[in-house]
Amino acid sequence: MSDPATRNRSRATADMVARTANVSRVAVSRAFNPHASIKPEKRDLILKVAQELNYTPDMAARSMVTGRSHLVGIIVPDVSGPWESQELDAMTTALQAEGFATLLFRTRDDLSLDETLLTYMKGFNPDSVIAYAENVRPTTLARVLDRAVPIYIGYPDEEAAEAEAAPLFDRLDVLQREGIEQAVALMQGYGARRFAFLAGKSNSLATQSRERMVRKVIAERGLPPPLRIQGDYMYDTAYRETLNQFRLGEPVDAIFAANDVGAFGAIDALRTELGLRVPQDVKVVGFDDIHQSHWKSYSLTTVKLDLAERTQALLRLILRRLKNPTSPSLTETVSTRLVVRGTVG
Amino acid sequence: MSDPATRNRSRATADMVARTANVSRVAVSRAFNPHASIKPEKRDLILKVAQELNYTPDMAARSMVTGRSHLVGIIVPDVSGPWESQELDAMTTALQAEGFATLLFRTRDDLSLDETLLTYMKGFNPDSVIAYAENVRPTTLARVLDRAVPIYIGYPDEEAAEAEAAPLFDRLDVLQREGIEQAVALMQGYGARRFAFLAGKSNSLATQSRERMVRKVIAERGLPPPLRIQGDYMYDTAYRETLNQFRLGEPVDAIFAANDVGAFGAIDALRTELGLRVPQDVKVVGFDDIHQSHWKSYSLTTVKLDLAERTQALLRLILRRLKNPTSPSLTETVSTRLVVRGTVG
DNA sequence: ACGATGAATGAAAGCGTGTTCATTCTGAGC
DNA sequence: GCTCAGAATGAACACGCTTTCATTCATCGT
Repeated sequence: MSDPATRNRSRATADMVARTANVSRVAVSRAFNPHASIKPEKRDLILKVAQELNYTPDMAARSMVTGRSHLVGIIVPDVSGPWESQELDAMTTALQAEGFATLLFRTRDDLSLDETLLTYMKGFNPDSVIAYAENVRPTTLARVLDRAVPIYIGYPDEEAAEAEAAPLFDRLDVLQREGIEQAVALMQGYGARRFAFLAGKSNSLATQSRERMVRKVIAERGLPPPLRIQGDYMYDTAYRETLNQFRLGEPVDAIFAANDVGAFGAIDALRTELGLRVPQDVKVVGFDDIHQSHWKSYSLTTVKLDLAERTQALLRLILRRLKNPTSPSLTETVSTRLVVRGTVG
Repeated sequence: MSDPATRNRSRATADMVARTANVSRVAVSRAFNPHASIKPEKRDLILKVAQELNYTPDMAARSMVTGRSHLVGIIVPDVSGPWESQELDAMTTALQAEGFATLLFRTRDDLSLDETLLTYMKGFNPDSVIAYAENVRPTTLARVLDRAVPIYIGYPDEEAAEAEAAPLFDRLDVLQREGIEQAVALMQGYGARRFAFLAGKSNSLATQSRERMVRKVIAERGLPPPLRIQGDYMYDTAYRETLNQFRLGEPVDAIFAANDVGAFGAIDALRTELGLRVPQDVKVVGFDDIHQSHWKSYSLTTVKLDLAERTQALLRLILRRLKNPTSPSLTETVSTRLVVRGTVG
């Protein structure tokens, strides 16, 4: 219909549709608003003309008057990470189904979130913001984003500073205890006594929370406190540091990794370079249950964060907050559980 | 400074800043526009007041008058896929550095791109759109997005329909031949004679393009035409279908996978279930060179798509097009090359 | 057949910005 | 001390849309 030559360079506006269809511009607006009162035949005519003219309401203009941008900001430390991308995928799919578009931002590799970025994002007026405790201090989040839209993914066992800030936003709290208890119990049941915790980036709140809980559970079961291998969530570092631990430090018979990818690095170091067998010589457990964890080369036993459960909880928070902007802060809680595969016994 | 109680529910506007700083609203606008002419001390005052009031220019309003949304739409078939997420990560990082925000959309699992989605995205007025040949027919793309913003990631050896549509947008063309030639040569050099091509989703243009080139190169080298294993880019399917090929069909001594993840599935099937050795019994090559490909359990020899190269090329296209909206369609070309690891010889 | 009720309609206002454009201010040059 | 160019300033407009609000139209019960 529209060959490149005659093709209009600029978008069609409601005015053009109105003029073409011989209706008022207001009618066009109503035709696109499901709740507006307009004669059905008229709406059909308008929608038909709109389609011919390839017209779509301008979200920017619409956003200005309605106050709804239909944008949800998501701040992620590393989009390419399996866990992050898998959660991003689930959230984007769910948001899209609800009519939202995902506005994606990436933080720096050191996890620090530039305040400028937060301010910049605010300029887009997102209807909601999903931020990880990893990246941003709650006080900063509260100061910059003055609307009560952010959702903070945190951990209820955090220290005071965070607990105090809790009422400032809606939260998704992750209960780590259950999955960790199951994991430690299983490993101990198969004879593990000397544990190591393979940490993520040291300033990551997630890894800190997990480590505290792992230590607590191990202590509760009367086992010696775990050694510590400093990782950064990445495969290469986990591989190297595991090697160091066994060659230069004290070997262990169980490794609890702060994330699955780190566990893969540890497993490969043990098998490939150290000639040790997993699980016979060393038991390994990870955290997240990413798609890759069931790959046959690893078949990782891991503490699962249920993606569907998290996504639904986040969506509930967003929709409830949007429906009632002034309600006090909401909290959803998700649990964790162990998925048993082949790296323990 | 702003405790939750007194905190303003609505965002600060340029008007508020102007009144607080005792300047005109126009001055506020100029203070935030680097090229505007305004007395430096005045600008500093305004920026200071703006920061105190936590003011940021509203991108929606700004977008309406400037015609620049600072949004780049990216349409991805599966955000959670390693390759997709790694490219998304690189692009988002690069775009962010240039002042753009990523507007992320996901297509359905069958790769089909709903036209409604394209129309919806258009409503956000993205300054540019990055779409994969996988998802959208060029004619559809041209019809819906009437501004010359989309960038089409395609393959120059496609059939007429696509070539004809080429002048409609800027393109990033991927030259598959070089990497594929190197791969086939290497495998043949190590004694491979009977090839199988492990395909991706059958309606994926990438897998079709790769398969055509693989067949061509194999024929050129005087080898028998490759068998075909139908996959869908996923690990599980590759695993299962490789098993079927060896148990029910004819075994081969070399597998060329359409993507790395598929190669992993094939490798695991060969080693775990069939008791075959890689590379001694069967040689395997993948496509993409994702981070996971150098993991020791796989150490995959693969045809690399250079992420940095692609990202820079895409960015060049976007910036050039934005600088000159009416210029004829641009094309960037990226090559491929083999990364040799341990799955061939 | 007639008022009453509700649905359908269009004019006008407003959302928060950037950008003319005409005007005023500043300071250099002689 | 005066002229003149260039910088700095603010009033008004435009961007594309939704939403009041007052008005007209259709429908129904009696």
